[in-house]
Amino acid sequence: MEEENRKKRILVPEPALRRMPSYLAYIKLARKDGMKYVSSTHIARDMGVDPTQVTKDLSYTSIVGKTRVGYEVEPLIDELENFLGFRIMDEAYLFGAGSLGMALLHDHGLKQFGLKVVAAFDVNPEIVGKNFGGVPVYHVDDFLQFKEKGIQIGILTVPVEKAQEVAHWMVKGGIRAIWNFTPVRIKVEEDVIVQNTSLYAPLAVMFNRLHSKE
Amino acid sequence: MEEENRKKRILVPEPALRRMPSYLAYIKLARKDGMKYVSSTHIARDMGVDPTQVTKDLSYTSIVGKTRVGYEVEPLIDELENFLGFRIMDEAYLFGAGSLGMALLHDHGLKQFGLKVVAAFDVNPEIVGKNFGGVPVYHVDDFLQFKEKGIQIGILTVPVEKAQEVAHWMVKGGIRAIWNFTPVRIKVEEDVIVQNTSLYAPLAVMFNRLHSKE
DNA sequence: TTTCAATAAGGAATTAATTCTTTAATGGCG
DNA sequence: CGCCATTAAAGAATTAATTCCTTATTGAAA
Repeated sequence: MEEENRKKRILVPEPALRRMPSYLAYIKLARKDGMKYVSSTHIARDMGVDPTQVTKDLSYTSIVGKTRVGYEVEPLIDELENFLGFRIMDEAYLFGAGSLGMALLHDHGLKQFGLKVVAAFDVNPEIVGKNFGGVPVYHVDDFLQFKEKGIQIGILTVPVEKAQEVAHWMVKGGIRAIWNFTPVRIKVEEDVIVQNTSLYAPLAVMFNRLHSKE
Repeated sequence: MEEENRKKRILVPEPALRRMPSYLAYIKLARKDGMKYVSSTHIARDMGVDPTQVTKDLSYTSIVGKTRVGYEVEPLIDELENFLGFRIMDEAYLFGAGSLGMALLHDHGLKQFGLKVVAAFDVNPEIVGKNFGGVPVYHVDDFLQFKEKGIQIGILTVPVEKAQEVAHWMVKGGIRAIWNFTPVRIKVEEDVIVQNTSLYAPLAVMFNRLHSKE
């Protein structure tokens, strides 16, 4: 019990979690090349990062490496995918089927990472009632009727001026985790998980680095 | 000269840069509501962040606030957009017109943030030679002929197993900044700017937070 | 069998980022 | 006119993240 509580409170650092999918991608490439073991040293050298960072990041999972050998590739992939939640398929609703939302609807990459969009909601009469990439689009006003389905994850891709309002209704309708693609920092109940992913934030960093070189 | 060098070396922290677009979004909404001034206190309260963090982040720009009043909305938007590089339109090439690449090709949001995709490169004979969203798709093998155009920014949306190789050719062809959407940490010359934006990394964080609540 | 080099892993030290504290300024109100 | 509340901004303290250091292990080579 004590132990559990501690685990709950001491979360895996977000930077570490964000790096793990890139390790996974690397290790899968190694598997393709027929490698049976990978060491943090090699991962780090090839990826241009610090080797102890790789070790530390992997130590948050239940993986144990072998001294002088490294990590066994197959179990490492299994454990990483399980740990990151890519193996269990979570279902999600998408809110706002504009250009970005539509792109996510058609992107089959999501399924490989454990997320399946089962329905979309929008207000545009031209798309409501239709199917896109096998996903039906309903009117936002009908969303609350879907509450019993028990879907926990919502993808927010509405225009900025609607973000806060829609987020509010998402939570009302039972959503417990919001993948927020708008640049708006939405305010929701404390126990709702919000993951902000502004597509354009990395652009700001890139421009700054590029321009500060002259 | 001394001064300039110091500015070059002491970079604006990446977390700060990544937050700025969200401030910009907030302030633009405030302008829509007819506000003439915004204070860090209000921004922070509405966005659920720390007020001194807002002040500190904004202090990296050349903006100065007024005591007891806050920041003037119009100049703040101007300065932020300039500072973040959203006002000057940079041109870019896109490498890999799969589902994600295609989505970026059709996304008109990019232009609002100062990035214009002027050509795409792929190997798929079904799309090479065609136009998508007004952007012509060429064969990757022809890319080196475009070197004289002087385009500095490349968007990398190829499959993981091609990422490193394509990145290498991008640099050969004059690309100085790579917006990398693959989970692969590509290795390039030190002076090439790489901005990693794996669409699925935030998913790992979201799943972890969601699952560690039970 | 012995030595050597490569490794994981834990903890210490360092560095980066965030939050807290203090100061000075100033518009609005009594 | 004088006080009060609100604010920006600079610097200090704290916290989080990364990198460095040490130890123990072990496969491979001598």
